[in-house]
Amino acid sequence: MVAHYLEAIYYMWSEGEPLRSARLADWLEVSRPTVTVALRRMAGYGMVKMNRRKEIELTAAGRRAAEAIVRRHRIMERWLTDGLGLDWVTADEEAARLEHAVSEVVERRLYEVLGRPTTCPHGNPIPGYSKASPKERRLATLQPGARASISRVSEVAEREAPPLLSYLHDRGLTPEKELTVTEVDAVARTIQVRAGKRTVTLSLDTASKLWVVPS
Amino acid sequence: MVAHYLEAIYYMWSEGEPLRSARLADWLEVSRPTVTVALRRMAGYGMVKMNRRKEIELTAAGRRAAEAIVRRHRIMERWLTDGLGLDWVTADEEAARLEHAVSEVVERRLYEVLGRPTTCPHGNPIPGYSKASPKERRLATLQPGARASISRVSEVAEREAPPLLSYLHDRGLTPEKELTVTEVDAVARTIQVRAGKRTVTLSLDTASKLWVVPS
DNA sequence: AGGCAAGATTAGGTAAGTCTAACTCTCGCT
DNA sequence: AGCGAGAGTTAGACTTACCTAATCTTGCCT
Repeated sequence: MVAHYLEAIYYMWSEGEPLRSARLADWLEVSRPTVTVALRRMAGYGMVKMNRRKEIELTAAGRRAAEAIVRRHRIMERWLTDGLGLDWVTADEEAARLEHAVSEVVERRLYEVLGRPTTCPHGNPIPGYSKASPKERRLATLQPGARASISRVSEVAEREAPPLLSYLHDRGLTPEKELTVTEVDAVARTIQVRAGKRTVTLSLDTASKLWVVPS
Repeated sequence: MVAHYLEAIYYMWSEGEPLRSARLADWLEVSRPTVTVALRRMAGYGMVKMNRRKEIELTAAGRRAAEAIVRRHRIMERWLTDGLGLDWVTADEEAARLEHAVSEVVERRLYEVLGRPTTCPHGNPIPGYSKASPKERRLATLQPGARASISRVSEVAEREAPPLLSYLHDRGLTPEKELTVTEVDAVARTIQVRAGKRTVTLSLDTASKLWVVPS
């Protein structure tokens, strides 16, 4: 499904890494030949193009289509959590199916009824209604003593480790939360932060999935 | 798609007519060989069976699956009209897509949040939560002078003539409404009813899509 | 410069779901 | 009894979306 591929490309592209088709195959849990064929088809539809280094790029039309899907995903997530009271993990799973069934009409009405939210429950911006702050950086890059507020949990985290979402949620590491880096262990590759009364230790790997705005 | 076929079979079966595959092809706007092949596949899955007169019947498993889809359709319709303020026709179209993306978890939560509705906006019962009244009959069968209250607009009407939904809605012919039959013209095959201050003339054909409970 | 590993593609296969064209089957009439 | 209409099926083809196995390409490291 074209929409599926566009969405994955959008998420991976948001991370800023160069996008090769093998990565896309891993993300979508599909064989590499399948991706090759799909990309050829999508290139025919004018949704993507590939540069000579075989890196995948969205065309303007492709970006627009991808944004529409991600926007619907994030608006649905808001509804599922705020309106229906589902937890983060379930909401993400459900939204992944619903996003493809939601039309522009429903998207617009729901957006209004929800009070024009600007981000999904994990803080990721809803395309068209807000953008990530340029001051944002990965928690893993902070030094001991640094203070910052959590801005969002990367979409990559949800894909790679769904339990991480509930882990963070349960420990109060939610968007807007203020935290202080108390310790960075370069050998064990961990980082310790204090948020409110709680102290949590994360691997640097995990901490690179958390975006913060220094304060 | 199996779900699509099950849903259509459920609706047509609800009308009480014997169900042949040519009718199903008409309903789904698909060729007859396509239906033959699909039914064979579905019989393999144990969802339907055919008697020697080639009439289609749902198995217990098929009925359960069909009811789940119809239930989701009608709950979504309620949300789309009551929650988002969409009109009947749009809500039906949107629900037709959403019903396949809704899981049991979301269905349950939404049902609670909506206050446990028993019918869709057109009055059709939500499987598992209510049943059509046994006293119900088609408006076309009433005699002049008869009084009744509208119970529901058949699902067949939505399929065959979507404009009929808005027509009825605009004229106040909505579920619960009381009406009196003022005239039946057997030659022109029309029926005239008064609902509140308004008088509306319908063809008998149309009137057979409206179910009422005599009072 | 050579070679290996990772990435990409080709080749060939499966399954669902659709089509048209051409056939057969089965009733209900006359 | 026979015929025709409508219903249903067979045959053969197409598209999308996936797979495995095998091959080709490329970039980097010694």
